[in-house]
Amino acid sequence: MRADRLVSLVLLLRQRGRLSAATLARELEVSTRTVLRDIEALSAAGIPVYAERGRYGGFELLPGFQTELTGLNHDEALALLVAGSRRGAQVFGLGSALASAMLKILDALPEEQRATAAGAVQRLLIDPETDLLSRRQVVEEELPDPVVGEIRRAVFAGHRLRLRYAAVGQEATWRTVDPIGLVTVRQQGYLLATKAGEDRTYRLSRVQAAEELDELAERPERIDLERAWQERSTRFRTGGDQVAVKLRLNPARREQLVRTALAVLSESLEDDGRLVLEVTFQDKRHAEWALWQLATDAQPLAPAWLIHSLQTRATALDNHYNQHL
DNA sequence: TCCGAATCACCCTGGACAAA
DNA sequence: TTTGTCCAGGGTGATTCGGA
Repeated sequence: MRADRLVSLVLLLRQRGRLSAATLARELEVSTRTVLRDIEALSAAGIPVYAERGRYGGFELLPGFQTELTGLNHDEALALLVAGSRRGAQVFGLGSALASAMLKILDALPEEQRATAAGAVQRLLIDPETDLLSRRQVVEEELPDPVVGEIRRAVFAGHRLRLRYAAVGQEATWRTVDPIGLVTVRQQGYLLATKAGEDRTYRLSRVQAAEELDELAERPERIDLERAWQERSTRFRTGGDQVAVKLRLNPARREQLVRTALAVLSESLEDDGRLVLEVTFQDKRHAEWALWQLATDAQPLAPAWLIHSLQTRATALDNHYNQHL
C-alpha cells in the first residue's frame, strides 16, 4: 500500500509541479505527517524531491527529473529490458505482459535514448542455454564498476574498445577489439568481440582496464547473439590448441583447478578419496602453469610431455635450493 | 511616496506518543 | 510497522505601519 502511495506521490508532483503537504495529503487521503514521511522516504531513495518553504511553498521534483516519465534512468530501464529476456518470459509464462511492459519502458525513455536502448537489448545476453566452460558455477571476483561501465558503453555505442586483458597464466597486455555483445552465464560475464576480423571471447573478470575509443567498431548490422554464443562455445570446447590433461587431485583443490581450467570433461572419485579428472586447458603453457600451482596436491597422469615438463621444473627447483641454501 | 521594521500567514522539520 | 495527532521551532513571502 505504501509503495503505491509513494508512486502516486511522485506522479502527482510530476504532473502538477509544486504541491504543499496539505494538498498532497488531501489527494492521497492521508495526513500531512504521513505525506512528510513519504517525502522523506522518497528523498532517501534518491528521488530528487525538494521543499520550498514559505507562502506558496511546497514540494517539488527537480526539473530534470520530470522529463523522464517513469523516473527510470537509462541504465535502470535497460536493466529491466534485458531482464525481460525471452527465456524469462517463457519460464514465467508472462510473454505478452512482459512485451507490453517492455514497450512501455521503451516508450518512457527520452527520445534520444530509445534507439540505443532498443539496440542495446540485442547486445546483451543473459544466461544462454550453453555454458561456455561446461562446468560448475564459480563466483568470480567482481569487476570494478568503472571498467565494466566503460565496456558496456562501448558495446552499446558500437565503438572500438581498448582492453588491458590478462589471459590465464599470462601477463596483462593491451589490445584493441571490436565489441559485439555482452553475455552473462551464471554470474560470469563475457565480452564477445572480434580482433582483426577474428572472433574473440574475453572473460570480464580478467579485464584490468578498458577505454572506449572514438572509432566505430566493425560489427554486423544485425546479429543473433545467442547463436553466436553457441557457435563460439562449441568451437571453444573442441578446437584450437587446447590440451586435455588427466590428473589425480586432492579434492580440497578442486575449486582452484576448476577455476582455471577451460572445461571438465570427466570426473570420478577413487577409493582413497582423491579425484581423477580429465580437464582441458587453453594450451600447453596454461596446463603447465595450472598444474604447477597445485604442487603436490595434483598428480598428472597424462599426457607424458606434461609429466616430463613438471618433473624437469621440480628437479631444477630442487637443484637451485640445494646449491643456494 | 518611499523605505525599513514588525507582524502575519503559510509551510516545512523533527520529535514524542498512541493506536491499529 | 505504519499511520495519525500534537507540539515547538524555524524559514519565507506578503502585508501593515510609522517615520523620513
